[in-house]
Amino acid sequence: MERINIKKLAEALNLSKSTVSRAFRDNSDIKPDTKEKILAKAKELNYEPNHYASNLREQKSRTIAIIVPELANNYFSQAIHGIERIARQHQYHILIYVTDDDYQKEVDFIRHLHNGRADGIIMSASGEADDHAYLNNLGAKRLPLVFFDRIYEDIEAPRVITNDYDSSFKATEHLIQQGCKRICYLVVNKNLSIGKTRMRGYQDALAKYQIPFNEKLIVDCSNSYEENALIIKNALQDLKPDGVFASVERLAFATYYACFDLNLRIPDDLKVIGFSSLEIAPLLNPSLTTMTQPATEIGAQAAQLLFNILEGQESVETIQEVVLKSKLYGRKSTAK
Amino acid sequence: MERINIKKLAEALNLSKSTVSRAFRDNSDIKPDTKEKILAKAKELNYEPNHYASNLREQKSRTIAIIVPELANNYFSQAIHGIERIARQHQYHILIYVTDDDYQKEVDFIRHLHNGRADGIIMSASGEADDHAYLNNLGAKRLPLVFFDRIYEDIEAPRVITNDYDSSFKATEHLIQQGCKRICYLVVNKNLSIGKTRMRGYQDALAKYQIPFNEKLIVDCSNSYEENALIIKNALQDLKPDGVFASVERLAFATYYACFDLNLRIPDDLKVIGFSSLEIAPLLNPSLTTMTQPATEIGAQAAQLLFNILEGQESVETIQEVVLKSKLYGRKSTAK
DNA sequence: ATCAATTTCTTAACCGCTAAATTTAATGGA
DNA sequence: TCCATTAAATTTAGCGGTTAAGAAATTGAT
Repeated sequence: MERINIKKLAEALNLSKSTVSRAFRDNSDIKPDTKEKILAKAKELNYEPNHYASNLREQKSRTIAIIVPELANNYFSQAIHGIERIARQHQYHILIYVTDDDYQKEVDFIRHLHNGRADGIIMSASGEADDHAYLNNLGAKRLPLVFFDRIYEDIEAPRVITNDYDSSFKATEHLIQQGCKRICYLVVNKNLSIGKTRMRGYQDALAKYQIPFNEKLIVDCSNSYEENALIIKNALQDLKPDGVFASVERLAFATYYACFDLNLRIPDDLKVIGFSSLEIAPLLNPSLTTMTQPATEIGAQAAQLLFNILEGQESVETIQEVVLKSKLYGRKSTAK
Repeated sequence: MERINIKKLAEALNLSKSTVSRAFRDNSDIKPDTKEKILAKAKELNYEPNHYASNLREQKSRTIAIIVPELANNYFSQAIHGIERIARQHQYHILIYVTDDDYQKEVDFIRHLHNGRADGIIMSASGEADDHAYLNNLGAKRLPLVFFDRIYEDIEAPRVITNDYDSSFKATEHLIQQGCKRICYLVVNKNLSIGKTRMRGYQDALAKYQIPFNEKLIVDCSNSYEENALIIKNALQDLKPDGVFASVERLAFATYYACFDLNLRIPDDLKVIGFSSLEIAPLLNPSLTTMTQPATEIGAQAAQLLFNILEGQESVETIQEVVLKSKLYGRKSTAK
């Protein structure tokens, strides 16, 4: 069976292509009568306008791209879920790109996306905090871009983040109030802006309570499960902390595993708090105290900002920053 | 700044469009010398061939669509991760569609996708087990489709599943061997093929141990957290089971919550096992015995099957069924 | 130097759809 | 009935690429 297209449909109806085209769009130059006939016949023949053809013609794709460092991850899958919801409302499609925390992949993806495939990009960055000339080099051609969670400070683009500084401050303060004096800060990459911001919160909270800052207690982890297990085990043994603040969810899990191995009791020997958006934190052993990020909402907001630009309600010049608050849920892992 | 296109690039180089086009494809009709010059200039001017134009011309999109019932879910995000890995190797892009378990949305998505936007579909079905004429109605035009996890028996398409029957049988047997006599089977939708298959395994295992099957112990749950909490609490109180077999991950979590509320001790008062792909099952309180599905691998395999078709290595006629085994991990939630 | 063979490039048609410009048909007032 | 208006349809020219067919340039054997 041959593929149906507008020409064939037009012939079947004894009409011209453009009349048929009008039936599928909000165009007044068509008799309601004929419009109905066309739509009926289209359904019968299973016709749908070819998106590539019309997008080529209209110069837009009704598609947004999402770039994330990883996918099999609570936070990002919830955020994507939020984006998806909003995109669906606007009848947009979403493309997913995963960088595996590889900056070069991110650069390639973005470069590639500037070929018409997408109208805009929502991204949580993979690169480190400094020089991202590649983005600005795209100049006026640059697609509308919205950051969420992991941002580049040097790029002018709307962004949706959590109150990372305050949250870290409070998380650290919480550990202190629960009696901790030697608090490890676990971070995946010290140079990511988000790691930096969160670390400042940690440091300032220590300062407030006159706890001297100890560089050694900053533990730089990796992206590999196995490596992290080792790194954290070593840290717990060598540094003998009485509290751990995990700047990302999976480092909290790794800490739990390490404690099992080392026979450390949480919260008696070690108290643990972590940024997280895990819904089953209360089910952990012991239940995990979390600084919970509104992941779905963050995604939804990011999408909203992008659509504000795409649908022209917002000047691209206005760089918005939306801050959604994380919330502390005290549970057993930090009990006194 | 104007958008660059092939024509402008050609003019800048004093060449024709077609020569420039050749530089970007594996075409011998071009002098290596000129090809280099063209690519250099292209990089300088930030030119990339417009995908919509070339896809329109070539009648393929190098894009696959993934349709899943939900996104913020361990299993599906891992599966998508697996698909993404393979798709990237083949230089394909992926579109994501979420049905929220709404069959009508699935129908709409699939219908819409038959307009050139995607070359193939990987889907975990949202509909129930019987009549899916809509798919066959697309006739020869139907895009290559591969199912994973939740399939439609009546649709001829390659599929990647786990050994659901055996796994359920073994999971149930495990509970029996650990001393359970009244085992609840929790299912989200009795009519989904996957729910049915898993239930047969449950029933047959009971039969093997001469435990009479009791219809009441089949507890049909919903998709809402709140409703499930209630349904399961009621079931635990009314039916007084000594074991629970959750056919999907989140029902195991719901059971944990219900037990907290009812002050039931796992595993002493109630043993729990669940299908799951949760990596932190050992961290739960108590650690959860799981029938673990190789979610990432399932996704990767599904993608592989699709590419076999798309890249013509496989006759579309050969309907393959790939079965990847789930594995039982005994943990404290089913300890004697 | 000549000409056939080969290499390299250009011309032109087309992919399927949209919209401006234009033609044809319908409507209504004098 | 005639003509000006308005409504509804068609013609045509792209959108930005690809490629078959043909033209021009290069190569090499005699």
